[in-house]
Amino acid sequence: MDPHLLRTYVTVARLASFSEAARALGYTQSAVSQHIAALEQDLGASLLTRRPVAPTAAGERLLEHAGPLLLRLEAARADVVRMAAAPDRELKLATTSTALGPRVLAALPASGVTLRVLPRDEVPAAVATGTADLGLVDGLAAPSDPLRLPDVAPLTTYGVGEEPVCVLLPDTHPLAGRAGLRLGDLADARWLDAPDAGLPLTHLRGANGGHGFRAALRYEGTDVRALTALAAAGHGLTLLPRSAAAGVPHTVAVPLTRPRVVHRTELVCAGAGRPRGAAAAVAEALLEKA
Amino acid sequence: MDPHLLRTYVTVARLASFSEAARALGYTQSAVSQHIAALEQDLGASLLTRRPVAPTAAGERLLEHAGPLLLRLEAARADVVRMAAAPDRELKLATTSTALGPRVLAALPASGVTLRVLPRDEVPAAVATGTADLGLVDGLAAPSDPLRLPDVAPLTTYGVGEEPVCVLLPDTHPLAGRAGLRLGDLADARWLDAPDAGLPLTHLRGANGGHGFRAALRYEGTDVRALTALAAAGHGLTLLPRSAAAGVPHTVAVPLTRPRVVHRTELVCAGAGRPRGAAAAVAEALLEKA
DNA sequence: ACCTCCGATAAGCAAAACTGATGTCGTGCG
DNA sequence: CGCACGACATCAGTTTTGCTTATCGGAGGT
Repeated sequence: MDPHLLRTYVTVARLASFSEAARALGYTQSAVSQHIAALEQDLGASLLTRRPVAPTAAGERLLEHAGPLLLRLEAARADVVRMAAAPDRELKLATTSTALGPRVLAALPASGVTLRVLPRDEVPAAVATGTADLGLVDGLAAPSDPLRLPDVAPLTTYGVGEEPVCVLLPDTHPLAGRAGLRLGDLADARWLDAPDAGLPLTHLRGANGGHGFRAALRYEGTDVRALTALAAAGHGLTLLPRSAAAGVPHTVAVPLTRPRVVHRTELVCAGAGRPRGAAAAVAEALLEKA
Repeated sequence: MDPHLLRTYVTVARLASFSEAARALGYTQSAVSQHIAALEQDLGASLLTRRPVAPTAAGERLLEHAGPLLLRLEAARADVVRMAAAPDRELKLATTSTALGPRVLAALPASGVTLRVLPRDEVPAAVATGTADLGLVDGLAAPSDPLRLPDVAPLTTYGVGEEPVCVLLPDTHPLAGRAGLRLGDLADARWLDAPDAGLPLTHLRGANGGHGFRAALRYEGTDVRALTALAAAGHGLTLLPRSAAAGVPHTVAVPLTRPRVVHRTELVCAGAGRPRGAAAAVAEALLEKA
């Protein structure tokens, strides 16, 4: 189970072609064929159907393992290399779009920061692999409960703030006048599904026993402004932290009263303990306000 | 970062000797030396001090990654191989000692089961690597909240039951007459630390903000009877699910009223979806009672 | 039926990996 | 003080692995 073989396997599965995968990886088609054969022999199971090239049941299973595995491997390498390398002056910060609240913005230094907005589950991966020095993730949680993050590698998280959660309604909406809303009452409403920008709909559905919260419109992207515009135009409801939901034209932000959840933002650092170098100062600034 | 190199690295670190590691792995000392050199060159950092052989800071970091990494690798292999192999008749069940409550016992078939009691975090690993077909883990959680398990591999968990949590007190204890107890009132009491048998003390300390819950006596082992005997003899308090705490001679089991946590038991299955073969029937029996 | 595309297979070659022998350095003991 | 031994590093030689080029075989389209 050489990682190289694993890597070729996933690219073959992704591209559904031996020759394409060979081109993508800089191998010959022959090498790729041998890689797959070696894997199949090693595991004693057929992994791919040929013509058309598609993963078998066992192959599907292997795919589920391979991604995290390769990610962890890269994370391990990055983490050790980072220890040896000199602490950086520049800081790369990976964040989800809605985690970028006023508190975070206030804590950023005047210069020397590169900011990158990523989908929710790519932030931990970016920190782990060293693509970013620090990460910010947000999500829904019970008050003072930690967020549930995919553990791609040994990461440390610190809470940097909690905010009420609001439902963003167009101001013409029948419920716009309410002082507070229960989530259960909104299960059958039209919702926006914006896995990378807002708060993921799947969480809500899970909290509701797997029912309701059907997506009326799906937005793929990380731009909160696009999301609020869609909500304002009546394409569906969305959940946002209060700071992001307040003051959007033609909308009303109504706090969520039940269940008792908050929008929580967490700082993600690589490895154990506080970060070093330029990251340390920013982390410090974020945490002292918490 | 060949897994082979990683494997030799962890054994060298564990045995604190190149030659010993060579013997353990069936290599020559020369090969081991070259392995370590290759790793250090690849990562561009020194990983071990020689004479005495001990991990450097970077090496420590690598060790943290290497364990889970190799575990996941083994899990991936086991999982795929399991798909190909015929479903087993015999069932191997891994469990924590306190997860083995009356409900679980009632669901077990009359024959064909091998039961193995393991420390808490080794159960998911056993299921992932195929050492066990099914696992049972327990722990403290908010009512109807899932347990937080180390994700060694894609595992599926199902809740199989929740019970009140009790403090086990010797019947001579001043608080023995109480109808209920708050955890906060017990922070400064003498506690038993039994990470593998009872419910881990570290969880309690975490819930209490990192303070209190100092261990008076530490018990290493998985035998609940030993634990209750220690508690009865006044060596310290311990937390147990009600069914395990009830009826222990010379003790009183007082329910925990604050915080509102329950003892939750979960079934751990490998991969996605329900298990197959002999495991399916047992899983079915456990889940229908839930 | 033929051509074409794609994956499997065979042979050859270069690089990697392991072994055995030897070198070097620290340590403990005479 | 020096000598011998234990432990890791290094070197040279051989085996093994892994990749490439070349060729084969079958499925699908024309």
